[in-house]
Amino acid sequence: MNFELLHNDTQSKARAGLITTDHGVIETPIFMPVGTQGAVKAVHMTELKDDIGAQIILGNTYHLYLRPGLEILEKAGGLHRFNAWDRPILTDSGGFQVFSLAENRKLREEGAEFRSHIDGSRHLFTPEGVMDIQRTIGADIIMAFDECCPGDADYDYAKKSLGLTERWLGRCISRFESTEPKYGYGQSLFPIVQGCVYPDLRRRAAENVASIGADGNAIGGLAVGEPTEKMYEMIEIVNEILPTDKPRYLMGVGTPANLLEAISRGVDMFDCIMPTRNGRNGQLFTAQGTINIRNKKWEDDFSPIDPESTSVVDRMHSKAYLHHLIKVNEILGLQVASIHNLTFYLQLVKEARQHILAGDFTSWKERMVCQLSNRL
RNA sequence: GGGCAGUUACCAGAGUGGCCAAAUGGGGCUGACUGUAACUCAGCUGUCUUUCGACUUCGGUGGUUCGAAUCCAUCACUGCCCA
Repeated sequence: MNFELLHNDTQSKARAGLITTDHGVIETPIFMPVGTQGAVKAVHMTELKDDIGAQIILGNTYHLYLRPGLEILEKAGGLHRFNAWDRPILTDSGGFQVFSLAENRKLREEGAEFRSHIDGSRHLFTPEGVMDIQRTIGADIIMAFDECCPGDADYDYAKKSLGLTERWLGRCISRFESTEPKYGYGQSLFPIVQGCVYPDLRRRAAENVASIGADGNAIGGLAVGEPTEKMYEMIEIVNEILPTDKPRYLMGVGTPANLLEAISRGVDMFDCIMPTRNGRNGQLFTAQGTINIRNKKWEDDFSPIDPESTSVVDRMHSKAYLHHLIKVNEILGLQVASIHNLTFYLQLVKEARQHILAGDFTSWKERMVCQLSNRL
């Protein structure tokens, strides 16, 4: 994997770049749709490629390990061949499940013991095991196994948690370096900066991560309950330290405004379930603000879902029709809402990139952030 | 014509003397959702009030009772069965 920095904004830390992988190039800044179980919920690969313009999608180690399981993934020849997505894939390590499934896991030095959310069976995730699983899944970018610390953790907990994440990172790197990709294309390991909302912990974590010299670096443990301003502050602190010549990935973030603010602070890559989940629950993101398409006021609004969108479905279908689909619980409603939101996210980062390259990113960003907070 | 069963909030439907403005579903309205245990979850859904609370309701009318959605009489309507 290679990262080429094309342009640095002069008024902010925003950058435009190009990541090259064996499965193709990724123009940064980029948003990566989440396909936890090897599929972006309610969206087909052809729509992701042709309509939405997704350049890379995510998968999840924890979910794919449970189902379909490693044997099937290996027989399939890796996730790309299994799900027929021939562009880059990034897999999360299961670190977020350490956080989100906290009631079903026990943390130890060795690793995290999970109880499957499916059948309650016990599984031990270790840094070494998680590297092996991600080799078998075969993602282009794989993530270190970390503890995603809650946003409201106290300093002592955050410090201990960071210690564990750092020791686990060392073990991830050892295992990663002593193993080979399985399917004939390269894989890159991204370490993750933790440290909760504490500047000294974030600095220490960023310095440790920076010293590794990985192909790219991630910032985790944000947008997990802390105030948004804290998140921005942490991004600024961490990006002062992370190398400029490698992509920076802010994990699990966020709202459209979050993306623009993080881009202006030097972040290159994002993923978030928000466009898909919120879309399925009736929230649409547009450049003018958010829409709750379930609201009665859209019942007889026959204007296009989003006349400014590049997506076919947005111009083809009216708000009234999508309102109807969502109200009557038609599967097509989930599809259209998901496609709309993902198209908006991809279009947003694409425009951000164009404005960075054109040199007017900051003024555009300010204007956009203002609009995006509207509720329509 | 005769017999039986029924009529409760937007719909379905529980409740058969006080703890009932009335269970539960559905529908409706609103909100939440940030590395996906999520086509999920939460609140509201008689009227007035921010809350406390007050008021009007359980087919109609008239009774019994300290007190009625609940008991009695009667009328209306609906369904099923027999002619």
